[in-house]
Parts: sequence; C-alpha cells; structure tokens
Amino acid sequence: MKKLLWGLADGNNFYASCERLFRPDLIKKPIAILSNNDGCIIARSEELKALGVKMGTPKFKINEEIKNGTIIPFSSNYELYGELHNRLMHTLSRFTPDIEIYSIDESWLLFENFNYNMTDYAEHIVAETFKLVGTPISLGIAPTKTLAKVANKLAKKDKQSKGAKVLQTEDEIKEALSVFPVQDLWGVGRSKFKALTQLNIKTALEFSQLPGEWVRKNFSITGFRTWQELRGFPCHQLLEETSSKDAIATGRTFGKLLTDYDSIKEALVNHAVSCSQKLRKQKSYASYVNIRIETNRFRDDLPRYVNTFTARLLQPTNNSVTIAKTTIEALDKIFKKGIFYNRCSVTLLGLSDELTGMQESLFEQHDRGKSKTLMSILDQVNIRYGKNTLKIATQGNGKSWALRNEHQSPKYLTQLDDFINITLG
DNA sequence: TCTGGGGTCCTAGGACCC
DNA sequence: TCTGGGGTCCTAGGACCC
Repeated sequence: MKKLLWGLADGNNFYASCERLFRPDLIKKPIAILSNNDGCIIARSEELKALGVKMGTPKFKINEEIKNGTIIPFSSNYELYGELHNRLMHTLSRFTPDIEIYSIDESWLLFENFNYNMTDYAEHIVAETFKLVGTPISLGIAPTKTLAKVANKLAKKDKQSKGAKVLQTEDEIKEALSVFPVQDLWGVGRSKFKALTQLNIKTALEFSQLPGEWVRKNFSITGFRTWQELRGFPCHQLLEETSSKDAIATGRTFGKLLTDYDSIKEALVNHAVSCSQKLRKQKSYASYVNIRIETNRFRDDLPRYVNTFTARLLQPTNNSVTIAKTTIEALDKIFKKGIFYNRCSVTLLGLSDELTGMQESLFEQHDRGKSKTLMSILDQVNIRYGKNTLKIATQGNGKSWALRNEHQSPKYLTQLDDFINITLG
C-alpha cells in the first residue's frame, strides 16, 4: 500500500521577513506591511503581533507609533516578495518531486513512500531552506492537507519545535485535535464557526466526532471534506501547476474619492490593460468583461452606490485595445453623476485556452494575426523596459486615481538601480 | 484625512428546452 | 376555467482562502 504524507510549508511572517532580509537593523523590531494604498496592515512581524496589533488594522490607527518610531511601516513591495517566493519554491522542490504552489508564501509537498524519519527530514528541510533563501519557514506534515495545516500551526506555536511538526499516528493526531480550536481549521470561516458554536463544538476533535451524515447535510460538501480529512481520508489532491485561472481580476481603491467620469474611465482602462496582460501571459482568451464601481463602504455620511456590469465580447480575445473599449462601454451603462466613487475593478471571465480551437468569425480572421503581433510587441517592450513604458492612449497618466505608497522599500532583487552595492575594502 | 486585492468553489434559482 | 415535469446551463451571491 502506498504511504502518503502531506506537507505544508509556509513562510513565517513572510512579507516582514522579506523586508528584514535586507534590513538587518530591523531584527527584533515591530514591522507592519501595508496594503495597496497604505490602507491597512496585511502582514506583521512577531514583535508587532506581541504589541497586540491585529491583522487588517487601518493604518491611521498606528500613525502615532509610526511617527515616534515604535512601529516600522512598509508599503507592500510585491516585486521583492515575488522574487523571494521564486527562490523559496525552487529550494523546496529539491526535497520532493511533488510540489504545489498554493500562494505567495505557501506550498504543499507530497511525500510518497518516503522511508525517512519524517521529523528529522522536516527539520532538515526547514534548516536548509533558511540557509539557502534567508527567510524562515515552518513545515507541518500529516496524512491529509487539512491535518498538515494543523501540524503547521503547531510547528509555529511550539518554539522548541525547530519549525517542523509531524502528525503521523492516530494518537498524535487525536491529541493535537483535542486542543485545536475549531475556528482555526482550514475551511472553517465565520459562518461555520457560528453554527458550530451553537452546537457547543469547540475543538477540531469534537467536530471530527460528529456523525458524517449530519455534517454532509448541514455543512455542504466543503464542510464534509474538512470532516473527512480530519479523520485521515484525503479529499484534496495535488493540483498541477499548469492549470490556468478561471478568472482574472484587477482592482484598486483610489488615492482619493472621485466624481468625474474621465478619471474613473482612466483607472478602469488601466485595470483592463493589466488584466489583458495577465491573460496573454497564461495564453488564454476572455469572453466577458465584468466591471464594478463603488463608493466607500465605510462612509455612512455619503450615499452608497455599487454597480457591476458584464459585457460579452463579440468573440474571445486577449487584445488590450478591444478589452479596454468594451470596458468603457460597460462603464457608460452604470456610471452615475454626482457620486463619490472610491474603487473600481475589472474582471475577465469565460476564459478559454489558446490551444483548444476557437471559432473565428469570418470577417475578423485576418485581424487576428495583426492583433497578435501588436500585443506581443506591447508585452515585450513593457517586460524589457518596465511596466507601462508603452501604453494605449486612454490609459492616461494615472495622476487623478493613483494610489499612495509612502513607505516603499527598494526593489533589491529586480531593479538594477536598487541592487545593494557591496564594496570590499 | 485615513479601512486591500485576487482568487476558488458551491448552491439556489432563473431561463430555456423538449 | 384549465396551465406538467424533468433536465441542462448559466449567473449571482455567499463563504472561504491567502
């Protein structure tokens, strides 16, 4: 019989660790990574957590601490995190052939018939990764993905654990689940937690001991999968890296409230262009463009307006100009005057693969070659000389809606000008 | 003054067909 | 006056994730 074990490896306070890698002076200091627009906190160093600052805290609530130097803020620097992510994943793939990248700082590792002492091996992976990449990780290993998540949290919590935890025997699993809060389980969100609280279910073990039929009936298929995985039956597989996305979205909150049509149009066109680039990168075509415009949901003093519109493209395309044009048409359907907007987004839907034969309408056939050449030149220039070197006319200059990021660190690994110079004396 | 962004999966219900 | 039933496909919206 095959022996399968799942590992979940994830970066400890990943964004904060990335920033700190280039600023050793910040070791042991509370670091806050801010969302786009410097809106709220999306990652914290251990020291910031210790201060009791919660995830998602709006930045203005820590302005005082930033000013007096207690908390060090960073605007998010996705180029830096992305590059360190690449190095992390590359390094982890040395330890098993079966790896699934799950997010910017997490990956699943599948160990099939590994005859090592898994605790030793897990500790080895953690130590080697830190040595080679420089950012610390934790690793949890168990018979299913859900249990590996549990093991990973225990590895993080237990300071004696060397960053690794393996749950293998029935007794080990039972003991771990008996003290694991049910709301911390992967797949249990606010709504399931509320339902479980009403049943007086507090631990993962108690949840796993509910009757299966009852769980299936009351918690839908996703809840049932969690239940099964807790009992050691794998429901989640390893997902292939090649699978394309089903939707591609770009959206941003504006730097300030906007009322004028032109600024919103400009922002939407930029999002449309950015979506189109992502679309071409995964080599697919979109059939629908969905746009959304809305007011600030926290401003009770202003009228609330949220509206979306989905426009069908005449035929599947990945041409930035066509998608931008359709985006503007969609805006014209839902734009209202006299409204204070604070965010807009574009989502491309109905994505189809380049390779799985598309129906071409007769009169557009000869345009497709031209469009492909134009888009490929656009992409090449922008990859080589930086984002938005070459733009389409309606993209504008971004001044009216640009976001704020006042605390951006250098792009140490991806911008030549930002590389650190080391002078050997 | 100031509250992120990009995804996936599931279900209910409407539209449409025969 | 009487007005089926079952299937599929699509979409909107909820829940959850990082």
